[in-house]
Amino acid sequence: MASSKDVAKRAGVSQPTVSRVINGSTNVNKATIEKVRRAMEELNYRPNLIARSLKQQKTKSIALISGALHNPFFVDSTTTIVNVANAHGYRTLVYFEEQGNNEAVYEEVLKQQVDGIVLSSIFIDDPVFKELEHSKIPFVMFNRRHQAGGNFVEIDNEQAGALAANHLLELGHSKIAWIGGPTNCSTFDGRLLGYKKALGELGKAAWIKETDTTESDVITAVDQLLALEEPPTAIFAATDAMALSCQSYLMNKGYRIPEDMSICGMDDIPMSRHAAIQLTTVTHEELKPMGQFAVEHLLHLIDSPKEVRGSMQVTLKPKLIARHSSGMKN
Amino acid sequence: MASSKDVAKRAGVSQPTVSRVINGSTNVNKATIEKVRRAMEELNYRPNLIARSLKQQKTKSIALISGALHNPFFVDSTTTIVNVANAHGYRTLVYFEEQGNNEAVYEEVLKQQVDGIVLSSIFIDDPVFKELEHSKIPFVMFNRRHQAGGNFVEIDNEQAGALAANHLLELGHSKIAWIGGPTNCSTFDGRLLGYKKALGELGKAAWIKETDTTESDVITAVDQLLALEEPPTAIFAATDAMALSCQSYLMNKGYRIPEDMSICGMDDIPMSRHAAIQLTTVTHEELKPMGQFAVEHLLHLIDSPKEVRGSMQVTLKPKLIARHSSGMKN
DNA sequence: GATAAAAATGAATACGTATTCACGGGTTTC
DNA sequence: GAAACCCGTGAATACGTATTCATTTTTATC
Repeated sequence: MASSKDVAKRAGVSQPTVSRVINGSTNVNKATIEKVRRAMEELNYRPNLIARSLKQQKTKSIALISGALHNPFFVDSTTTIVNVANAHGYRTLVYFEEQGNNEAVYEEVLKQQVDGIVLSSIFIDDPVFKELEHSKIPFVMFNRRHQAGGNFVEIDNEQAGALAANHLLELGHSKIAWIGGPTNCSTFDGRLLGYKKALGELGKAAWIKETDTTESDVITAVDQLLALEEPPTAIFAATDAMALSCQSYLMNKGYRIPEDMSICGMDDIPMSRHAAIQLTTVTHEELKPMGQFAVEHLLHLIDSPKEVRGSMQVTLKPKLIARHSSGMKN
Repeated sequence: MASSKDVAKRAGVSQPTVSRVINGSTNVNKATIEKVRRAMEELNYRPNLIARSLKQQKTKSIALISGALHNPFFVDSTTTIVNVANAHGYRTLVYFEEQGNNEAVYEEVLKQQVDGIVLSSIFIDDPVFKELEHSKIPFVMFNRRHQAGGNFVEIDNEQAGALAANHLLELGHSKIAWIGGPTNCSTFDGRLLGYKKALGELGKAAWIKETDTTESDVITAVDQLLALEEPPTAIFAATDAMALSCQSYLMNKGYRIPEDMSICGMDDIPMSRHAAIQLTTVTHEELKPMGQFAVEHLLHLIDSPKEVRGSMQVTLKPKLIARHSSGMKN
């Protein structure tokens, strides 16, 4: 691969002059620019971003540590974040949460010298928070938050959980199950809390199922619920992805949705709108996607001098979208 | 951030020695290793991968240029590729195809000094093929292929199209529509060709709808089909994503699937198995995911000396999965 | 037309690492 | 006991770029 030195030689100038042409420095003669441009084309020259990053001590790249894509929620956020970052001249290194091996992921990211980090996969008491703060790399959390605060954008999960539970209560259900993920995630913790508060005395421990969010684990939970003496007549699944697993499994077993079981999810993933799915769900008011909030603030942090970096703590208001998967108790 | 020089100073050794410890060189005294390790921990040292990449002239990273994730097919392949690469010590820079702006994406990727490229978004006569060959960076295509060959893994699209068409024919349909994407992609081109061959005289131009694969465009196509004097009784959508759009739109209009319209997709995305969806589809025989083929061969290419780099041209055999969305013509 | 100011350029350097080479001290070999 | 060898280490260097500084050339000012 041709280097700027090769270009310089061919154009009959010095390497710094080539560098100036590349970066659009003003103080360079028009004729020289032309010579250099020609040489660059002839050699099919492309600037080496690795070398530039080393010299400038910044990589113009951010890391995204996302939840696994089998949850469509993270599909949309990943797309948004990559595209917004791109539009601002930043590239995105995409990493996926690895069950129980997140430590290695963070370690890897820190070696990459990224200019900032967006993460969706932090636990409420994750020790990585301190490490990240110590590293001085700006970072923004979205969807999930950490107990210590920091920069984050989330939905009001407690309110969301209450919204879902109240919706089902209003439909006449009194036996309402909660199926979610590990409660060391702020999302699941909040959604469960809101559910409990809304149900009050009606909430029973047996109807609360904490899973690892995989389809098989969700199915196991559903089976356990159906085997109860008092099986629930409605399910609040803490994500649409889990709600879809419930829905499919129940339908395969001959249950009708919502006649035999009402289902409410959360996230409003695109699939929930499909005519054959029609999933009742909770999402946030449409300002802009959470991922966009997060990456825009991150880029803002990166561009600000360290001393004046403001913080961002956004908690979006949830709203319920009632569709066909939830109905009156009969 | 602490550098290897800082570590060296603290440990009372030279920088090269630190480097040797990092990379597990054999010829270094045990006591020295210990000193260095301690210094690294005390300084919270992390090797700078940018500098390493510059020195070694390889980045241990690959680029993935993928179709947009709103098509679930690319969700699975992206996950697979990132994970496999990771397991082999390579990180993945994820880029998304940009309608009409792919040139810029390739340009960006080439500046990144990646060790290899996996791409799913090439056109059959894409001029970028030559550029990539000229750049000497190994690259592997999956899903779509280029007319010039190269390394690729694909499904036998022609056979797949025929499989779908024949399935619908066997169900008694004679008016079968094709809805797909631009035929300058080998996938759509092949699927259309197979469809045409299977239908023979029965295939009518009016039933063939080439879209840009977006939901709105697919819906427009469906509307046009329904408005025909002889509307089709079955649709072969060239991807499951498009098939889902058709299905949802038709159901919203009151059509019953498959009684009023049979639908067959292709890709067998996970959602197609949902009990409420039950999409008939075409996929390839289960050896391993296409993305895995691609990335494994790419890593193999990277590790091989340039002179002995073999080629890979895999065309997987398609199979039909009949589900509930296609039924007998009544 | 002399002097100051501005514009254009190159030499030297630094970013953090891995690698090559040289060197000293210890061990083996006959 | 000298030659041959291996082990452990440091000095010097290179990767490709951007930047600082000094220098030369051009333009502006009176």
